[in-house]
Amino acid sequence: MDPRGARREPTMRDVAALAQVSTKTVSRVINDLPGAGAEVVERVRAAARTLGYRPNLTASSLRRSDRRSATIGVLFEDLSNPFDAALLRAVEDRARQNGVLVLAGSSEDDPGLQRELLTSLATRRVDGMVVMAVGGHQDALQQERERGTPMVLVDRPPTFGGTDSVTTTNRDSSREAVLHLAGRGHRRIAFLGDRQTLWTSQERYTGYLEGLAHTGLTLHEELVRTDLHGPDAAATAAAALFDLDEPPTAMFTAQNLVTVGAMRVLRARDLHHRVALIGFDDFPLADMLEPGVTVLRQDVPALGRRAAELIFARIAGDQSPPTHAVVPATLVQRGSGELTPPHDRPDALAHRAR
Amino acid sequence: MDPRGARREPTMRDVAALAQVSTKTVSRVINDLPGAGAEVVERVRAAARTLGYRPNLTASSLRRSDRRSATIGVLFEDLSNPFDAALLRAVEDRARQNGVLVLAGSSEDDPGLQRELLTSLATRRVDGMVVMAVGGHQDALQQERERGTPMVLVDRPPTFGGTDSVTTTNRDSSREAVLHLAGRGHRRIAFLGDRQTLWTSQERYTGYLEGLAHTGLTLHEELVRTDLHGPDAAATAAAALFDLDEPPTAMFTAQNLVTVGAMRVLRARDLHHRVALIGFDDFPLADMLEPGVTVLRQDVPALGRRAAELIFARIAGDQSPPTHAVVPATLVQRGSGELTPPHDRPDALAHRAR
DNA sequence: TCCTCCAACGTCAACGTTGACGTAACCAGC
DNA sequence: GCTGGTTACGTCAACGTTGACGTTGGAGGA
Repeated sequence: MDPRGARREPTMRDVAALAQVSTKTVSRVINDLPGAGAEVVERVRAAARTLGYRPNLTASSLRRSDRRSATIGVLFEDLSNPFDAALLRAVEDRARQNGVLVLAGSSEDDPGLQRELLTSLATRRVDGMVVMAVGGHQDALQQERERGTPMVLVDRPPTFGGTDSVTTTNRDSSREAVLHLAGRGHRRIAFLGDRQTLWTSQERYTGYLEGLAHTGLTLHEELVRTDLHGPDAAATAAAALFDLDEPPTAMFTAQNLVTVGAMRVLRARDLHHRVALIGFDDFPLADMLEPGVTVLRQDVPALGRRAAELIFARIAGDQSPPTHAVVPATLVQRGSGELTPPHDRPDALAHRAR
Repeated sequence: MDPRGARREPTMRDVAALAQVSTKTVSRVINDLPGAGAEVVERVRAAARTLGYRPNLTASSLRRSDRRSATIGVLFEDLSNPFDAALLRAVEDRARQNGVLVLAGSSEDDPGLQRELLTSLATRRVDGMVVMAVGGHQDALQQERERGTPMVLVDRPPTFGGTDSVTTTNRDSSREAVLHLAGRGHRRIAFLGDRQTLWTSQERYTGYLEGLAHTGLTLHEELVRTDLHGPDAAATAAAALFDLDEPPTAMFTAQNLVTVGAMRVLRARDLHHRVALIGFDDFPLADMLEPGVTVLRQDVPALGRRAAELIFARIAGDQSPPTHAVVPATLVQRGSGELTPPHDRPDALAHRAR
């Protein structure tokens, strides 16, 4: 296509030469600054057009006083996870309104990778970062923050001070889910959660406990399974639950992939119309399953928008004390969470006969 | 947190001063170039560590001869679409192996937005771009390409020459789907497709036609609905199909959101166990629906990996003729595509009685 | 008329880094 | 001793752009 190899991008100097002005004047025209006559402006614009000149933001941000790269970093756990993807999109939309582009990376919940990506972003002098912190290891984040990099944590709050965050009502919503199940008569409500190092997992578990406590239910430790990362671990754990002498009549699955794993087991054992299920995080087509899956739906666009707004405020120089925004999740009833326990149903006798 | 406001990032000069060497020597140490004695290397490393020095890639790439920013641009239609998200993740993984970060953007299938994002990327001097071209309008892409920017198109091939692409077996797989349905006895097979300006839509439609032709089926134009963007449009179109005097007994939905819209209608009319369905694009939980949804599954990780490999080869200077890689899709049978038409089933009489 | 002021330019240096090139010291070999 | 080569540095300028600060010419006022 281009036999001469990489063509040199035209620079201000080229434009200046063609328009017969100084580079400074070109700079003024390109940046719409005053100090250039109408005729010169036209001449420079024409020259830029014919040369196909496009400013070099890299050089510009190096020289400018504000040092802005018009780029922010987004560091999530896994960009292919629908939750992360939706969040990224929300941040991106808000960023675009500010003429800012997004450098995106997946930390895979790996502290080493997170640190590496963090320095990669820093090296590119991003104006700020929106980060989903890796569970338990926020040292690298704190160091970055202490260097003065504007930062907002999403989904999980900082374990250190002085940094904004946007999270969901993890605890309250989890409690609500348990109350919802208890209200349908369930006494044996299982908890299946992701890694305990994750703040969200801890919060959701605490909410579960609060829910039990509020309704006077006793905690059966054999009904609690944590540190389930991914659908397979969740499926194994769920299967074990139903091998118990007294299996649960309801489940609260505290993360979307965990919900998926649990559902597979329910289906495999034909329990999906008998055992109640509420999952944290909505997922596509949850309404089209049978029964529809009752979930706590996070307002992902709101989370992303809020995070973006916070980071841009900080970038703009906002020095106010750190904000910890909390976005409410909603209980979406679709059927699975409204199933009643066996003793309320015709087939209850068989179950109690044990 | 930092009352002094934005702290100045330490530069090579700071490190040089502390280590009592020249900046050039610092540069050598930082870049692991020869020409620095063991003792000096240690001194510089120590100075860099105590100052928390991190090189400024922006300045470096400005000055370097190769001009690499170690950043590529990824321009997809909608980063929150699971397909796009999975693709981004695959590209990102490959990029990370090369120490390259990804600037990501959503074009929303809008030519204006695509052009805008394209210049945004160019302005940041990315080393290359992986682009899902907006339907029908590739002028901006071609111009960018002609400037010499390395570029790979994914999902949709270029309408202009000299540019690599990675696509799926859209046509062949679509034909396969139709043959699969026809093989189950279906004669009235509907086609529901996305915007006709999209190359993938056209290809899938052509595959549909080929499938009909191969089995001697006649094309019923009232069974073809195109330009369905999003689930709602698809649902409306699907509903109209079932209001026909002779509704289809099978549907081929040529895009994932279209499949979702069609499924909603099937469910609403309780037809999901009667009307066969094959969708292009797999989606999460397709196996957990009843019946499971038969789909043509694209090998998204392979698509992304291939695209990344191509772009990095070009960036590295590969001058060979353009490659048009085609990654095969697989027919995944889950039930919905294996349903037989009414006259093969007990309830056929009622249907034929019309 | 002269001075002031402002608009419309230009000049210069610097942002942080590295390529090109210079130089001093040292060693091997004759 | 001198040459030639190598190693370990340093100096200088430049990448593309913009902030700080000149310079020029003409309009306007006293």
